[in-house]
Amino acid sequence: MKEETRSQRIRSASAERRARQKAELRRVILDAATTLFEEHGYENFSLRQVAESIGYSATTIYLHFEDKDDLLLHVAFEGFRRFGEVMQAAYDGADGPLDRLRATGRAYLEFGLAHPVHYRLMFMQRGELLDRETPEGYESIIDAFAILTRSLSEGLEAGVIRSPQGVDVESLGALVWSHVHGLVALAISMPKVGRDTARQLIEPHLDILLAGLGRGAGAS
Amino acid sequence: MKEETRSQRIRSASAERRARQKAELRRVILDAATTLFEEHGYENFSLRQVAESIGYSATTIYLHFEDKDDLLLHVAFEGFRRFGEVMQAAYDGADGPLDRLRATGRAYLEFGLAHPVHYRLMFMQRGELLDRETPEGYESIIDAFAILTRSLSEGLEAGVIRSPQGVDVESLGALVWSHVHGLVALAISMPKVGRDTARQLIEPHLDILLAGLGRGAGAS
DNA sequence: CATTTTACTTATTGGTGTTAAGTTTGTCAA
DNA sequence: TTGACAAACTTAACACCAATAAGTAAAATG
Repeated sequence: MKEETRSQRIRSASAERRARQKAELRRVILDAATTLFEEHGYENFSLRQVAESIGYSATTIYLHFEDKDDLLLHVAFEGFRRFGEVMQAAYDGADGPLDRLRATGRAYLEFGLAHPVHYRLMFMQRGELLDRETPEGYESIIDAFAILTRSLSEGLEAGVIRSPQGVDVESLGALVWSHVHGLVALAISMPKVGRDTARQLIEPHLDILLAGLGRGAGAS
Repeated sequence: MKEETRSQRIRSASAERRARQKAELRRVILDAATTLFEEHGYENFSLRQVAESIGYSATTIYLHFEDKDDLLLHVAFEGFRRFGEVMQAAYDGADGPLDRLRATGRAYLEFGLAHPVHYRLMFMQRGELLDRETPEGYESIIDAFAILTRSLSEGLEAGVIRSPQGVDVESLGALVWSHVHGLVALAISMPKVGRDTARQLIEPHLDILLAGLGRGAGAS
């Protein structure tokens, strides 16, 4: 009995340890991938490099991730997690819906400018990756988007912003999102626009957006 | 003398023919590349495929283009040319600065939705390609952008739009550009947004933009 | 102690861009 | 007309890449 119990304990502890080690290696791979991805960018990112940097053969990665896209998806999740934190901080640091929209807008731009490689992966390069499965990683995306829609809902409720006719809150979120996304996307993609121009334009940009939302759009 | 002249004529005609044939092959390569690029997208586009599709070996391409990026650059130029035509048509089909901005905005969206692969290459994927050299292909880009700034200048002159403080016409162009670019970019990159949402949002989007420009932006 | 499972590696396949080294074909002067 | 030369094009090769299959050594299990 006693022996039986002990061996059982050992067995389960051993299984636990192996699971932990497996999860650890997965983390090591993901961290190395994230670093190398940011360093070399999407185009020059390879599984072989990741494997070499952590002292494993390339095929080992396939024991922890389905394929390259799956690994990239989780690199993107890492980005979404950080992104969510930044947005939440911006939200918390401001008062009232309008200021919150403004603050999150600024934070959004700065995140994009500070992490262009990640930003591209998350929002520009492989959007279809996000349709793969729906694991726990999606929470961060939903959270980040929820911060935006929360500000909008608060603004609608308080009456300080008005949605154009026939546009629900979710679409309104997409509208606001697209506004600042355009600026970020151009800044990190088109050298002619660039970071300085984006920083110069963000305030007028937000002015226009908030003014447009404030008055409601009846034209046309 | 007569023989001398004839041989000279033959010689120059021959050289001309060779130059023409060379240019023709270059065109054939470029057309095949453009087609295959649109079919397979950036990621699955290869020189070997292009070569195979026109019955040449892959290395022949290097006799007419510096490298893959150079070929892609000229594929992008093809896109810019078409894009410029579409924009010009939209401009010509409308009267007055405001309607022209609106018309070009709509046309811009529809171009992006109709040619997402090209749009990505031109405005999202490899903007640094445009910094390579400055051949004749740039005219189309400049032209397309000029259509936008022309409408803006006309609007400023007529007093129907006002630029935010400290924003010159060129930056104002970038601002307007970024507005509609954001919508297009999200539509073709993020499945959650999608074409339908973009088409639904474009009018409110333009309303907000034009309303914001119309009143001037004094708020901070 | 034997068997099976786990973690990992090596080998291989079929693809990529790019360069170097041929080969054929047309041009041109003697 | 012929021999040198250049242009157009191909084959071979290199160094990568993602991905799969087959193999190996150690650990876990009964």
